[in-house]
Amino acid sequence: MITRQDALVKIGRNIKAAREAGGMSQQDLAAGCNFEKSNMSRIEAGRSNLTVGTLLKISDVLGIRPADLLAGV
Amino acid sequence: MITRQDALVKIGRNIKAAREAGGMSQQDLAAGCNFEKSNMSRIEAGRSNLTVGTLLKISDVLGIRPADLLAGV
DNA sequence: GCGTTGGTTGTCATGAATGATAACCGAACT
DNA sequence: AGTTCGGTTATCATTCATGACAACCAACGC
Repeated sequence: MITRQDALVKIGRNIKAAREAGGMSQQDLAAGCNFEKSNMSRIEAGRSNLTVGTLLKISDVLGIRPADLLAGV
Repeated sequence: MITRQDALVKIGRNIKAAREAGGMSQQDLAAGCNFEKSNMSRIEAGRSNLTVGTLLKISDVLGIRPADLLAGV
């Protein structure tokens, strides 16, 4: 059974992949979500147990479905 | 664009549907997640902006993928 | 040299999720 | 009458995500 840590790291990787596919920087993505790039860095590193609300903001700016960020989890 | 509220309500409905499909009570599901039925009631009602960690606990006990709980969101 | 860009890390305050307890409701059943 | 069951709601304390600020690093261009 997958641990929470591993799941958060995978989600972070999914975010990073989608972000780079869109040619955005962490700065850009964070700004679109209305928070700082420092927090986005932590999220992508899997060091933040983010809420569904935050997940929605991110998927919204990335233009993908929230469920896509949970791919492989 | 879907609001956070609507998304949380949908997730709550997804949890409820999967729970009832498995013949569990809120009590059962909550106990499997190591918290109280009162909290599960709030989650299913969409009145809690739950974290990914909590989402994982629930999907684990339900025996489904976390992404399934975000269906339609 | 200097400045900029993309990203990381540390720290902080505030708000909110979590976890627990209790009271309550309706329905079913004895 | 009581009591058990599934669920809701209110309230509380503790923990933690969020959001913001600053400092830092490497790589790049001027």
